[in-house]
Amino acid sequence: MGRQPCCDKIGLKRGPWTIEEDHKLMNFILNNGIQCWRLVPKLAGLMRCGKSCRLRWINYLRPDLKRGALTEAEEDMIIKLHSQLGNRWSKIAAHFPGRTDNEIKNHWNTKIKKKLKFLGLDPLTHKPIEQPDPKNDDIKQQLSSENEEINEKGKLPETLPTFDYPQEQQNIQNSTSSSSLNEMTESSEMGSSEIFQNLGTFSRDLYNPGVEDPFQNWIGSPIRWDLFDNLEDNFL
DNA sequence: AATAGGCACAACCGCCTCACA
DNA sequence: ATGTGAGGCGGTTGTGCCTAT
Repeated sequence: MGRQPCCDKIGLKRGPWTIEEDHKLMNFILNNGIQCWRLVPKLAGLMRCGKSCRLRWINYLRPDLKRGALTEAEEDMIIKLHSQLGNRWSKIAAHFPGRTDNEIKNHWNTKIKKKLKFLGLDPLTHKPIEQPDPKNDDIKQQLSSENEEINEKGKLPETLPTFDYPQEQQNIQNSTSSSSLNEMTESSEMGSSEIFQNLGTFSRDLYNPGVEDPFQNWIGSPIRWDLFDNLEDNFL
């Protein structure tokens, strides 16, 4: 009756994967393919649970993964898809061959979310955060102090806090009625992705000015990428 | 040079769905 | 029809790196 449990969690290793573990998992999958994740760690000689192996393969070892930072076009697409799909990261990731749901989720939580908030947009609804609502005072205050901080560092133009919204968005910003605000927002075709397109490169790297491409860090990682060179051939 | 704080991302946890016995 | 496990998914956390002080 039923099936055996995925793992008993006794004596299983946790935490970051070592290069040796990566090699074991990779070699096993290359030679045997993936039939049952539960059996993978046992057969590959790993003290990990099947779930952990699956995650490691999908998010890090898969040969078809696209390495490096997300491009501007990808970021815009993520915003657009998120406005349609919500937090369905796997669905969103399906539109980006070589990208993982985890990667996109992390990018959203660390970069895009902040940008939307900075623009006065709710990351959940992609609609403007209601201005007169006292509940948002702490958020506004936080955003305001962030703006001041950025300006103090001299990395942004003085006009930054008053973003030049398209006319429809300006009307929304100027409205003091929350109901009319909602009406206008709902009737507007303008979503956060469009706003970003109008933004051009202005907000790009707003929170990362001058930061070098994270891909550089990847290159410097201890993983021997040359081991991946023949992976595709092995799959054929 | 030391250290505190922030950030990015890998990995884990818990829940859900679906397939199987 | 029902119980159970595998796989998948999204939320959250832990940790290492970087930067500022």
